[in-house]
Amino acid sequence: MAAVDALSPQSPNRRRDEGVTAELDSTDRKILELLQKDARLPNKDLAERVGVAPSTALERVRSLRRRGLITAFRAEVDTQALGRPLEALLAMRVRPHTSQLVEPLRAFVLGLPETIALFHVAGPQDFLVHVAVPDADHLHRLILERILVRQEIVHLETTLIFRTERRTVQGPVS
Amino acid sequence: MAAVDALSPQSPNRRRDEGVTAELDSTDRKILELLQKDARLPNKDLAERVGVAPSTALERVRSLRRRGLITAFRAEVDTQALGRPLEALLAMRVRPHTSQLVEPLRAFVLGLPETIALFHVAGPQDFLVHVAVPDADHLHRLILERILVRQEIVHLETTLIFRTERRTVQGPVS
DNA sequence: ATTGAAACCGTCCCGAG
DNA sequence: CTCGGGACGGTTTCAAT
Repeated sequence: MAAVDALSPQSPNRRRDEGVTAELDSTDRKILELLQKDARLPNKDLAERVGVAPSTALERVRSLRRRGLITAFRAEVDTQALGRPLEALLAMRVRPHTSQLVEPLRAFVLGLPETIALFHVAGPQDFLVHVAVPDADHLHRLILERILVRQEIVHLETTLIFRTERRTVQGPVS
Repeated sequence: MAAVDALSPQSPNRRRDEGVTAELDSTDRKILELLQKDARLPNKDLAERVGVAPSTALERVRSLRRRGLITAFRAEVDTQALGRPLEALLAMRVRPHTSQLVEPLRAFVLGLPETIALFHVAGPQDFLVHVAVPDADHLHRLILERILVRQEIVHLETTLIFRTERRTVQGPVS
């Protein structure tokens, strides 16, 4: 087994505590990188690839979860293989923009089986809804018959998505 | 390395035009649901919760991977805990919209450490880039000093994200 | 905080229904 | 396709450093 790399020494002066944000050494960063690529990577392999003992790797992962850096382990499903090859973004404006109207709408949108994600945004649009549907006709009916019937939505713009690409998240950017 | 599994023969010669869409029975759907919530759910527990034997559950999951319904198991990291609490969507128009310009730009955007996701969209905007940054100043500099210096980007609109919410993907929508 | 070793337990292959 | 048994191997705990 290889000797442990030179760990970055803890800075003598700790910065202001940024909430749950903790300092990540290079081992933590490698673990995050690897588990983002494969959440089911056996702990033994993980340990080997980051250069620590299995028990240490186990504790590191637990610590990352406790500190909130890892929020979940999830299986990624392909909406195309699921029979919903068409994706779109629905940008909607809600008026009046009060929480009494926004909150029920948020719950409604998240309750739609077509919804993949919901962005609460600033700007002329208030909501951005990411949906996946079987075809254009389904999208059309979804918008007209289930979304636009809600009177609090005063404007809606549909943007078709050709492709979605995701990146693994790196550590704090420079 | 847990890359894509080896090719496997298509066991049942069912309908040919259903694309990769396979028929999902209720067991498959339950498995997808549970593994989206927790990719590390032990196979034994998974089997118990869907009501089959562990060996059966194992084969179901493998089949779901082979058929492309499950594309990956990933750890989800919290960008806020990572020190990048500010998210934004950058909508950019690229002109001329040729693949000779688009492809390098796509590679560039995906290479940025700030990038979380990239949407290739239809409409007046061509790209939608989801980024996470430490603060507004970082975002400002990212846009001015690294993105807008590229001459093929003729327009850019920034939308701040207050909150992102994701849903687990259900089976084929009715 | 990290480690090695041991006990535990889930995974996974296989033969059968 | 499903199931149970059993060998294998990984996970997890713990005392020590």
